[in-house]
Amino acid sequence: MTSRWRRKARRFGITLLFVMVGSGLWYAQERDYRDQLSWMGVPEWQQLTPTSFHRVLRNDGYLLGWSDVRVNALWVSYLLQAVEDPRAGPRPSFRRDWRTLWPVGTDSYFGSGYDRGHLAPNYAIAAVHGPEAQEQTFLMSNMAPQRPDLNRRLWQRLEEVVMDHFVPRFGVIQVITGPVFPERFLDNVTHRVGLVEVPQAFYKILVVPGESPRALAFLMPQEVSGDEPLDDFLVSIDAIEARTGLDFFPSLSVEAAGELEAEVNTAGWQLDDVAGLPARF
DNA sequence: TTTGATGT
Repeated sequence: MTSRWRRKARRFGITLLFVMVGSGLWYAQERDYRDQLSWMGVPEWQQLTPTSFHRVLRNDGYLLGWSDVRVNALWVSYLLQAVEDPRAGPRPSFRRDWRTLWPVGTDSYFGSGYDRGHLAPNYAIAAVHGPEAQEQTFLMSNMAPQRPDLNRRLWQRLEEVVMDHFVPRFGVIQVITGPVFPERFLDNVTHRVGLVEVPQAFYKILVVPGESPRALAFLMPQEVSGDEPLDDFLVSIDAIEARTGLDFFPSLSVEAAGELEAEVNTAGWQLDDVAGLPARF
């Protein structure tokens, strides 16, 4: 080998080493961030299909799994802790998120009959994680087309109960929430607001972390009156996994996952006290 | 004590 080739090989080797060390450090740091923002790992796809594939966008206060096929978040994940004086600043403006690549503008839902519904909620994120995180809940990547009666009434009641009742009672709640789409992608492929596919329903999973964690999960369709009792919409986590193709809490052992995810277990949540509280708007 | 968003 000539010395010129040796030099080239050495330069390539050094570059490769830098790339490996660099990406290793990036990965370790990214995993660290994700661990801080999620209990038992971020959701993963059960099988690699175009409709369950997503990439993780990291925000202050919450993580988001973005699907370029649905042009939707498939999940958002955030931790809520009890705070002494929960308070949110004024509502920021909606903002374009350039990381989505797809052009989803703040006016993309205009005249569609659908609200820009938050997945990671404004109030709870603001109260727990502060003003920067609050602003980031207004990124269009965190929105899904939601019928007004769901967004402003039933869903609002659920979010209020989480922040005002469950978080103070249990201290910490891990929340995973997201949209649900029809089983067959082709059935819904043109059902869109702009480029954004319109979900059929929305899920919200609540977990109290700990030695023996407890979980509660809801699945709410678009068409509701808004005054229904919240416990009409209880489902198991397994049911949501079946509908979404996602695997929630992948770091849980098989036995622990079975106990937590297979059945609806409302013990300890005192749902009767809160299921019928009225909507704010 | 305002935590939901639209359209004028």
